[in-house]
Amino acid sequence: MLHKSDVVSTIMRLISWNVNSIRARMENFLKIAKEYAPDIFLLQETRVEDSLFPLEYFEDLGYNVAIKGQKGRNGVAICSRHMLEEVKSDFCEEARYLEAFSGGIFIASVYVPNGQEIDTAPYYYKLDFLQKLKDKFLDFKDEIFIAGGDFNVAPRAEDVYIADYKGIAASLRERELLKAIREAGFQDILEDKGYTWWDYRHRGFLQDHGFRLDQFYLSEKAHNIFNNGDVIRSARKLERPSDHAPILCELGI
DNA sequence: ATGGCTACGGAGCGTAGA
Repeated sequence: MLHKSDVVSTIMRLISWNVNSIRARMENFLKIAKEYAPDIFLLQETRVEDSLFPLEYFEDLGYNVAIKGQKGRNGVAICSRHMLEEVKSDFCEEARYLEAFSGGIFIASVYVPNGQEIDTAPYYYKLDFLQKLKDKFLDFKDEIFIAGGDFNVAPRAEDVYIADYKGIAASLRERELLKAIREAGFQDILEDKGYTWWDYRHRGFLQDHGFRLDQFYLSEKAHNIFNNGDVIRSARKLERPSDHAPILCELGI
């Protein structure tokens, strides 16, 4: 067991990943877990009810797991090598948000609704979700807090492969709400790391036709110890990939 | 390329994803 006095510095590594079905992605998940061995995984779109979640794989890898799933769609999880405390999932009814305290930091796994089409009911649900999410993050403003997930919004024009695209995930109202989260003091650390999602259709990945939909938002205290971050594009090249790449965040503790 | 893929549920093809 390492003690803080034994080492000059320690790295805490987090990966957030929209897996698009944890059961369909188990083989890829094990590869990423082995290659990167993160302390914490934040997962989205596990697409499985809790009783069918493949817990044993995670426990074999030494992770404690908190899940909020539902049948067939949505579903979020937090996996940590540290104890999971203060687990809460009551932010919304659907399985789209899970928070915990683990390894000395607060973390949240977030799966923002897709919104389907601008000015539809699902779109307004998405806008409402993003609005409420900022208020939720503000509860952690003075903590070491990291929210990772699929925010389903490309924050800026350069986060979409089509320069003038203004459709779903890139509309002004969606972008303004994400901007409000940044302006509330939560930094989007992977702005210059490229796309995180490529459509299965039209062979989007081969042409690098992507969107940057997955993000980490760090409170000021988290950003002060932020060390390094990236998009793990190689995961999109595996057999039977998720349409999202995992994203990585490292803290120097 | 508003059909073109992938996964789900449930046993056909409709729904969702973004």
